[in-house]
Amino acid sequence: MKKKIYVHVADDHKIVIEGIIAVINTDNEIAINGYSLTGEEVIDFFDKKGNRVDVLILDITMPILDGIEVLRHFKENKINQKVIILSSYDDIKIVEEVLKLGCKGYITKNSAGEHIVNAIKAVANGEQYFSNDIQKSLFTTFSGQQVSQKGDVPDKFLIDSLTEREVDVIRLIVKEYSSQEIADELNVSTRTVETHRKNLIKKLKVKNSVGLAMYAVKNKIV
Amino acid sequence: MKKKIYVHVADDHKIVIEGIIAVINTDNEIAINGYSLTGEEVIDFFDKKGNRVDVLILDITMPILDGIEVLRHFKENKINQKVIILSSYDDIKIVEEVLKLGCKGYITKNSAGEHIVNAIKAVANGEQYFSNDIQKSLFTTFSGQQVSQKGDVPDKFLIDSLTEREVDVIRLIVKEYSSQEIADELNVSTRTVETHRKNLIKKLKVKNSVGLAMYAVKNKIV
DNA sequence: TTTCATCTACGTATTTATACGTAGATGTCT
DNA sequence: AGACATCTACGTATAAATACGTAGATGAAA
Repeated sequence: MKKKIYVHVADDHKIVIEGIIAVINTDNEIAINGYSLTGEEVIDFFDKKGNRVDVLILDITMPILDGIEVLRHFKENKINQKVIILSSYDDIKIVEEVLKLGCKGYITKNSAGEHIVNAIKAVANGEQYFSNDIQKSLFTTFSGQQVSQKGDVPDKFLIDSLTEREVDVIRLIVKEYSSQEIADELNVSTRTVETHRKNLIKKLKVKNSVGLAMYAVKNKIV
Repeated sequence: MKKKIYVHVADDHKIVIEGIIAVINTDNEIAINGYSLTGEEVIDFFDKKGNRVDVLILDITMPILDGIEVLRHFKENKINQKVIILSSYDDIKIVEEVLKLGCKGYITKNSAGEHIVNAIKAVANGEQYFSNDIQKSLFTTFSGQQVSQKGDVPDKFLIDSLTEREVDVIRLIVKEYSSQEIADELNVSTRTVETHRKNLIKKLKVKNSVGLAMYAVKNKIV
């Protein structure tokens, strides 16, 4: 008999975890090793306790530490663990980010259960796996404009590239402050705020302040 | 043997549906009648096709028509169907709203599977059922505790007051369109768009377009 | 020491957004 | 018939944001 594939599931919704476990149990090559409800628990499990499994199923949205931060922790601490992201988002920016952080698969919560099983087997086998919708997004991204991902591109993601001050500004933009109000709040001139705003729009590749706000909430800068 | 309790599940995430089905199947008093992936499918099932089940498990967040709109449709068309809301939100305003719309139970996705089973049985039996966290929220609200909103009148659900056209506009604002671009898209003049924008800002009590976008995403207008 | 990123600020010009307002056309409900 | 909401559009005016720039001060890093 084949060796079992061991899986750990991290999601803040118990129901989702139970669903995944139910789905996984339909396949007798795969077994559940444990689960976590927060990013903190995940790190505790893998880092402090030194556990490893064949595949970690990781949700993006979790309290305390989200999935991206978990991946970042893994990377920084050179914890070698195959990860499949299971997320509600099909935002290409998030996909790109987690890919750079070394995750091996990405499936959306819209996927049918069998896709999860397939994803687990593929990743456990050293391959990569992406949902159809994600593949489409990736395709349009990589075919449209070149995202140059050869060699060692400095793995600075957009969000990381923001300076402290820029984060200050974007936070206040989200709170519906005008440049004038932001200037008063930060004790700088409106010109400065406008410069920051301008640079933010360029950096984050959005069209206007609404785009900044949307980016900020999507990426939990707020 | 007791009569089976028939349940219909509506959620846009297949995994969640599979999870619920798996949980429900652990109890042999309850059976699945069918499931829906959008609010439209739900209405199709109950209204057009005239089906009824003992309990409908209904997610709030769904494309095309969300759970609240489904409840509203039920109420307006006098469709008598017991509903349990299954939601990620523990926002008390949403809870109050769905209660007014006649839903009989509310459980959060954090709940363990057994709670769903209990909720289904309670509601099928004519009772109400709420998750612990929801009960707490309701308690603090109704026990006179002011909800930290500096004594505001509990503003009706602003979102209801939006006209179709206003929703069109706010959706495009979220997509970072300018008034000009929105005008082109909707085939009206920029003046009209600006009027809608102005009215939206007033109606939703926000300060600017960023506020509109934030409101839209928070309240899932998008 | 030099280089570099960052924060800061200003110049000029144009485009958008916001704040007041009015008002006709249309359809719906009573 | 009348009341009403909605969608549409315009007038005038100011405030704010965006698009191009440049550039000094500062502190950290190479």
